[in-house]
Amino acid sequence: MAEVAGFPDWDGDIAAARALQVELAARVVVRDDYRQPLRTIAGFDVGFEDDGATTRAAAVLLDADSGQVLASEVARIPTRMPYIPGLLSFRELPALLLALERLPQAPDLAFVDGHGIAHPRGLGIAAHFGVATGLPSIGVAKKTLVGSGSEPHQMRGAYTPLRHEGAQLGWVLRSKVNCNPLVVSPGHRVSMASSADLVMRFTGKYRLPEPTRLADRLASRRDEGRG
DNA sequence: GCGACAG
DNA sequence: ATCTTGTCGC
Repeated sequence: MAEVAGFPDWDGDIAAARALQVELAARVVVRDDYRQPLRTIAGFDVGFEDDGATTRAAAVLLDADSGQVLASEVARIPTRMPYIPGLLSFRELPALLLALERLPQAPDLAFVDGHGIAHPRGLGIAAHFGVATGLPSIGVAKKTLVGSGSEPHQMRGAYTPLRHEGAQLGWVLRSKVNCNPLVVSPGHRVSMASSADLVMRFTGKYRLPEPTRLADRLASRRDEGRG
């Protein structure tokens, strides 16, 4: 199987892709192992152009203390595989890795749009990103993929555990009042307990935490007016 | 067999 | 994800 940038080319073999996920998931570290205090953080997200023919990834590096944007990068590459629930990372990660490379420096912690370990085989895009880069990461998703949790209290910052098959995979977090909760899960080198706290620590007046919110704007098609 | 299914 | 303006509600 040929590959590009360390990634296997998509050959339609779903079973093989799932088997690879199981292997990679075994390398995920779910415990706090990142620089403290954090100096820099970064948000990552992906969008599509040309009716999906082009994948556009955005990376935004921020100062962890001031929240100031230190750098922003956008990377475009030809889309190589369709969206298949559960196999999202194989479709979006190549572009994200390119955007990361273009940042002047790697962040101490990465916030990735999508799930961390809250995935059927424990390897959502944030976890895959973490294992692939070795960087600490957290998954911030807008919807659930697997598992369920009770409705968190209406207060901002309230959260309830996301459970699946008897285990906790993440948190259902009310990042903002009157908004649907986010689904947060550890990606790599971040503990279950810290994942929700870290997301709230970098969430301001909007539903999404700043790193992901800014990356979302750059990756989204609506941003084509600026650069 | 049927429904669900990150982005 | 993406196609898309105004509009109802807190």
